[in-house]
Amino acid sequence: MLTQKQIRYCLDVMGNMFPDAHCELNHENPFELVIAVALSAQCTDALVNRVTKDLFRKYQTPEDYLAVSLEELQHDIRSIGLYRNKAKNIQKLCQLLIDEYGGEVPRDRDELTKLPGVGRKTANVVVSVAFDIPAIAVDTHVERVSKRLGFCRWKDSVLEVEKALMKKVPMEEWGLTHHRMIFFGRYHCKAQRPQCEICPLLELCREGKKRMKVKQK
DNA sequence: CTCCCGATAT
DNA sequence: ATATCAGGAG
Repeated sequence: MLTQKQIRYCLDVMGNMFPDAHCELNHENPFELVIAVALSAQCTDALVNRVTKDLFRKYQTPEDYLAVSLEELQHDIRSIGLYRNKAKNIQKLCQLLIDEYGGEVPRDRDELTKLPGVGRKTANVVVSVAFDIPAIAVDTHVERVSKRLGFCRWKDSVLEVEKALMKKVPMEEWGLTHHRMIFFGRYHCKAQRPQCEICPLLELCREGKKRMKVKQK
């Protein structure tokens, strides 16, 4: 486990590597962001953007998604994985937004989590990106980077990773930290071929040093 | 824990 | 051929 000071150093380095880290899911309002993040489960954001380009032209309000059949919505997002569940969730979610929230996206993490297809990670993205409320969404990248670098324990659950990060990073930096870790994980500390050879954090990365040793043989 | 699931990189 | 992708629900 790294010290708080070492973690701070790592996050600064990530910030220098990716000074423009931001949300890469295209959206123009909170509603579009909810749809985009719900679609993004187990799927690259590049693919989500490709689908939402036409999707957001055709559907602008919760009512729009409910005006078509489930089959039609499935067809409109069929190039995305898990499209049957996602189409069903989107229609239920839209109905709930109309019935319980006046057609608006709630500005509260726990209320968002009540929406079908919206779990803790998705809700954290929405409050953080759309409403600028401090949160750290732990996705596959944040979890992988946290564990490789030693921001948390290897066996930590996703929720435990989130708690560890919230404890060790000042609240006003949660949003920025989240995006820096995403970019670092997506473009540098990748799942399949991490760039340990050129990594500025190799010296204090337990996983990186282990990997470099194995490569020597 | 399993299932959902197409697109892409390796 | 297999692993992975801004996960969530049962």
